[in-house]
Amino acid sequence: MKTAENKSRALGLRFTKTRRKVLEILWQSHSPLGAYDILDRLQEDSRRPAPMVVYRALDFLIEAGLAHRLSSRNAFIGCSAPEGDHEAQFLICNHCGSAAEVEARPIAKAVEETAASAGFHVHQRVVEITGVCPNCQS
Amino acid sequence: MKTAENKSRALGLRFTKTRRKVLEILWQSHSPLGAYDILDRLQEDSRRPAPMVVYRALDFLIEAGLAHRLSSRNAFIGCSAPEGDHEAQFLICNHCGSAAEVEARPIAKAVEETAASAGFHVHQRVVEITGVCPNCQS
DNA sequence: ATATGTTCTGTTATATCATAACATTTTAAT
DNA sequence: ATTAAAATGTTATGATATAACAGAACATAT
Ligand SMILES: [Zn+2]
Ligand SMILES: [Zn+2]
Ligand SMILES: [Zn+2]
Ligand SMILES: [Zn+2]
Repeated sequence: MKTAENKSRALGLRFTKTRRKVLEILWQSHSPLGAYDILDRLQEDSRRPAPMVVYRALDFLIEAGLAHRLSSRNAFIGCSAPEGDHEAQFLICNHCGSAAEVEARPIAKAVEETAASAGFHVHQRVVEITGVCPNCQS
Repeated sequence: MKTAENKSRALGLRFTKTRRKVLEILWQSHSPLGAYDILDRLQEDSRRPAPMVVYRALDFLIEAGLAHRLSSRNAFIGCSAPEGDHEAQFLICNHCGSAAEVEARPIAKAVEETAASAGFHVHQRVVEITGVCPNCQS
């Protein structure tokens, strides 16, 4: 949470109450949450905010590298290693819904090299692997 | 298109008019299309079908390996190498909207190894790289 | 302290993407 | 002809995401 404040300040932005609360909700969840799930949990504190409120907070958190979007699920997850920059990939379990954030250098490297050899200038990388996690294989 | 008929038959399914038309639309487009874009183009032939029609056709085409979904765009694209099985990745240009399907063995390999070392049993892989394509860099 | 520009919030409305459910038709095999 | 599976048609609804604009909170510069 200290990291969050620092990263916000580094961007010249503020780590406000809503943003903090959304990040807490993401970090407390064991699996990715949809924007409207987050809304539901915000509601417990106050009157249910409009969707914009959550989407704006999420935009900020993602921008600051404090959360990630899982495109294949239309869901969001708190970053598990927010210190410093990183290029994360996700292992998403179809059975229990959990999503493990990994930082696999070989994947990142292969992606860079593939893009480079195609003359493609990379902005963002989406690497989401779905399947069954170790816990759910018994 | 011959490939499409064969793959359909191999699944014990039919390559019907709507499915064929949707695949034609995808293959004719130079960039990924949203489901409702496809609907718009179907309309030119007949009365505008309900969204279900397109989603059902897309489900079929994806199942048969004739088209792919781009999760990060909520869009769909015709497969550029539908013969045989393959594990594709995408280079999606933020400038012109084009999406190049590549089959990069090193990425596929790194993904397999990462999953294996995490004890994760893979079902699907989503690898979508966004940025600027060679054509748009001048 | 106050004027100023920027960031952030509140709110209403709307756009976009996707599926549920059920009745009907087509097809292929017996 | 009968039957079961596959495919379609249709209506309605659910789920996800953004536009647009007014106002409040905050920083900082005079
Ligand atoms: Zn992260
Ligand atoms: Zn699991
Ligand atoms: Zn393909
Ligand atoms: Zn381009």
